[in-house]
Amino acid sequence: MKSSQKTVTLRDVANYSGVSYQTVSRVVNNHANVSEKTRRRVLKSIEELNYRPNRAARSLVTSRSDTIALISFGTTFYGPGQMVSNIMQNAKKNGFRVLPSSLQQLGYKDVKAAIDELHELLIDGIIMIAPVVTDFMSEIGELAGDIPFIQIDVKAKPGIASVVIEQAHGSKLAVEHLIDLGHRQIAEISGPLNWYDAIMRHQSWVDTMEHHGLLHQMSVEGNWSAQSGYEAVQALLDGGAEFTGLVVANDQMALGAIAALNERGFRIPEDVSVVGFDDMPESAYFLPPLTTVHQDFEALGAQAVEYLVSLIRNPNTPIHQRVLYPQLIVRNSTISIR
Amino acid sequence: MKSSQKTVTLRDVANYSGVSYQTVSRVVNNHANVSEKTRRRVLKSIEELNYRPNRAARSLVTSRSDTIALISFGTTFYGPGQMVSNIMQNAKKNGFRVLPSSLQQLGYKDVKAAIDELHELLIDGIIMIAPVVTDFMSEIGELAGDIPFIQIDVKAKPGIASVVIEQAHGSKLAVEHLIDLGHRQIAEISGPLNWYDAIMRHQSWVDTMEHHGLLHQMSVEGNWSAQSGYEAVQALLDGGAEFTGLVVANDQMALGAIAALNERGFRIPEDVSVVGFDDMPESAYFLPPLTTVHQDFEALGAQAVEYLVSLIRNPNTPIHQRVLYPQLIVRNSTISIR
DNA sequence: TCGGAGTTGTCAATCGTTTGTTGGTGAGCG
DNA sequence: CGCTCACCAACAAACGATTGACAACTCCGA
Repeated sequence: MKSSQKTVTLRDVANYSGVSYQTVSRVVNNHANVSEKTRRRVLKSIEELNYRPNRAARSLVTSRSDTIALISFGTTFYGPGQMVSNIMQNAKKNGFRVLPSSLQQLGYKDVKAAIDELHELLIDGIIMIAPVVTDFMSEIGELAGDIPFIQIDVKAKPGIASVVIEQAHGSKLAVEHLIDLGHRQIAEISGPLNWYDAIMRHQSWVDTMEHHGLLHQMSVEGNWSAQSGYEAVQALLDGGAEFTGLVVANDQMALGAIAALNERGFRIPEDVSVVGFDDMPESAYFLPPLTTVHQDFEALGAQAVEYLVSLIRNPNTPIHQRVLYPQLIVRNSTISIR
Repeated sequence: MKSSQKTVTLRDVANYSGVSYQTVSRVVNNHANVSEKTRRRVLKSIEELNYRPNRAARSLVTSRSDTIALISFGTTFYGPGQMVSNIMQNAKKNGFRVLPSSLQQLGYKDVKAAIDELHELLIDGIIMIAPVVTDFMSEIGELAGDIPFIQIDVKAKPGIASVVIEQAHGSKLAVEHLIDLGHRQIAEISGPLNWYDAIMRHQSWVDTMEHHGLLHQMSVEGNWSAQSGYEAVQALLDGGAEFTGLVVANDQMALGAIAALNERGFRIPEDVSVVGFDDMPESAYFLPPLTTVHQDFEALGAQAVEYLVSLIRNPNTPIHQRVLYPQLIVRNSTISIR
């Protein structure tokens, strides 16, 4: 079976099966008005000639690409990484390819360059994961122009379609869990405070503590990495902080925090109860297994894609926000001190 | 600044700047024989009209797409995930987009469908991460046809370009480290034995043990997850295995293994020395910090892209294998028992 | 003033599709 | 038996670029 290297086109299939090339096109695109007999014959020819439609030619005339773009940032972290992979899967199910463009910087220029490229490629829709605070959020929607556009993981703004997980709620669950267990001195390791998630979790810690009449001085900022969690605990202890409860803005920092606490002679959970955030699969095997806040990234991905697709297929789908709620998973890193 | 929604074409730019559209094309594609003055004028017009070349039209005539495809499998694991992200970065540096197609299954049909699609898209090159043993590896090169193609992370086969990390060497480092520390009873938790990496690490454990005249009965197969590491240790202990050293085929399983060992009353490293594989950033914050084998995924990604790009630009670049070597990182999960 | 090099313009073909309109065939009905 | 209509297939015009051949113009120095 030596397949000729020359590319097979619609016309070749047409000649081979004795119909016009328009008819072949109709068959390929599942148009009506083609008799079953002809259809079968054409399909057979396609098979035999190993015909592959040229997507560039199709895109050229339709101005579509069956592709959605995923502009992302910080995908090496667990959360964003999960979002990416779930979005890919769901897009595929919906018949779209995904073209990721991962930004190293989150400046206006970078975003503009990325979106310009997407225009050139006739991208059908854009999902943007921009978890970091910027001052040009509103301009982004403008850059996208007529390309359907949704944001993920960003404080919902009116006028921009988005799917988010309610971070404040998750943080509240974590803090109140500790309070319920009798803790009064609760420290926090926050994420980098230019990330929306980090800000909201932090603020919610503050609010919840206040609401229960507790002090909220003991907070250190990390950068999501295990190492920064480790260092944050050092900083807390060196600063003289005394606490029996510790909420940490993600599981990886919690891992580092626990390592540091151990090193300083604190037992978990007897001396300090620790709550994480994310519920990575590994967290159940920390020492001790980590109490944490579970985020449903699968649902997030599914919702994002579903929403975007409906925006693509029906441009006057109403713009709104979809909000998902996280859930507390209690394991052994927290204990009652009543 | 109300930008007209109509698409701006080469001709529009030509009219606007008072030159012919060929000249504009020459400018856009950096052709010679365009005076500096004209070039500048055209570039200015492009800027002002916000002209964006239509990639589909360009691809149609050039049969190129400036895009390389990344066929992958199992990207939720640390290793493959790292490869993907490093490849993306390096591709970008080389002026290529990356189109990932993540397979859920690794059957012939799935791979064929994926590669067919890539032909349709006029992809310039393919990098394939297929870490699982299949019986149709040789056919894959055939499927790719004239598209430059390289494999990663696969036992090097003559005739197929590839970039790999020498797994056997890594495993040998791990085992001999334990032997050097005086361990004689060394158990193993392997990866799933239909993965090349897993097979090679396992075989190397067997070989190294044999080479030192040691028994190699104590081995359990995991599936890369922390949970499976946890269960593997249970299985070992329940099976009556007695060991002072444990090599684990990746860090996540090592985490689970350590959790299980703790539960059963074994102290790490006093009672059991544990060595992992991968050197994830978190591993330094395990309890205790994990001795493990570092793989340089960054170099892997860079090499893969560089090699593929040279294959694209110069089709008679010789086909060969590039082999990278892992490195042992000693931390506190291993100790001498002499 | 002429020749030649360097630029720019004209003309045309081509890439492989999609899609609205038109022409042709056969069946159904009166 | 003839007309209408439904259905099918063919015609033709885009879509927006690249690329080559060649003509025309400018500008310079000889």
